[in-house]
Amino acid sequence: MRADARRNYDKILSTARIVFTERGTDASLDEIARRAGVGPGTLYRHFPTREALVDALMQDWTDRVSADADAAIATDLPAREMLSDWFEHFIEHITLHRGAASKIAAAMDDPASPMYRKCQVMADANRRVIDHLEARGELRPSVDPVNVMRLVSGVATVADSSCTDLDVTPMLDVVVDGIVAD
Amino acid sequence: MRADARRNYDKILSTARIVFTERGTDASLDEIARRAGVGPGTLYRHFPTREALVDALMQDWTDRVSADADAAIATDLPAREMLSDWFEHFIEHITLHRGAASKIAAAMDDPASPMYRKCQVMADANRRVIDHLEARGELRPSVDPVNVMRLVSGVATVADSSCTDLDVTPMLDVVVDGIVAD
DNA sequence: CGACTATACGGAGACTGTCTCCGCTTTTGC
DNA sequence: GCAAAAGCGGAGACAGTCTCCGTATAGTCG
Repeated sequence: MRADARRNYDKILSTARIVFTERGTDASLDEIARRAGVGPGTLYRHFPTREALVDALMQDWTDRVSADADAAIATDLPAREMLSDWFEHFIEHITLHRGAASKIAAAMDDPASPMYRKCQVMADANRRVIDHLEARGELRPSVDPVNVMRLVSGVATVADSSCTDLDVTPMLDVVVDGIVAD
Repeated sequence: MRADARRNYDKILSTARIVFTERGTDASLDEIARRAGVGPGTLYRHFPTREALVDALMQDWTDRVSADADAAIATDLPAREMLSDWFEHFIEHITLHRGAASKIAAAMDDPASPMYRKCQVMADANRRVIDHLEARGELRPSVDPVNVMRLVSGVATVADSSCTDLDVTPMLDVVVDGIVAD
């Protein structure tokens, strides 16, 4: 990749991070291009679709989410606490940009989405937590990690799309109660 | 209201029902106007926003959802079965048009939304089911109906936005396990 | 029935956002 | 330096939203 291309790529990405935070993931792509000081053509060459751009921004998240999962496991807390911690961290990350949570929830079951791979990484992180607790015998029989992932993404989506600053804890409590052993 | 206005209003509504079913709730409003045989101005006079149009279509649903709740209560089934039935029916209704579930989830906590009232009716229906089971002592202590509603809407949103035809049952099972008494 | 008025219609067009195409510029390798 | 390759950017086609206002029509009253 040519040096100027690399520069523009990075500039677009850092601008997108700002604009998506300000206006959510539905912000105008032309505006991002303008504020990054490049033409729309340049933006679309680097990121053919909005999803591709969101996907590129997600790289940071997936790393952090993965780390959070391992950190949660390392705490060695009881199942309830560990899950609550993990779920809350996960939601915090995927709602960083308004509208991102629903895109992630949709991409999770869509292998054609550019975000699919990243979703897999996050799903893996979740699986590690679930498997760990399963091994400790603290979960109900036949808890499906993928399913849990979908459910928690749903909670994130609701919280994200609500105009009020919704507390996710009560919803997560229900989910946690639904998967830990009695 | 003038007779021709009434005619157009109804025509727009029935056309919207078709187009929203075909293309989801993001379909072009001008297309709905065109297919209804009216000018865009006429559509926007009757329904100033997309939400207002979706809201008008929702009238049928709220009635049916309300009836479903009462029907579920009348079955007198055990808590798990009753809740599963009710949740599945509810989701079936609010995912009638692609994109509707997320709009409803968002409107649920937004008194400014034109759909807010309808959401209240559905939330009331849910509250009746929960309260009934609570009275029978089959639920965990302090189950919040509003919270349950949000959670189930989240499940609906995930199912609706997934490109695959996702089965909601496993997710609902977790929710049900999370609210019924051990 | 004909005239009058309030009501409603509809479509042109302003505006915004998406996305492409292609003539021009910059970088890179030699 | 020079040529080729790589990349730029902005004009503009296209689609959707929404408004404004000249025109048409339903309802009303003498």
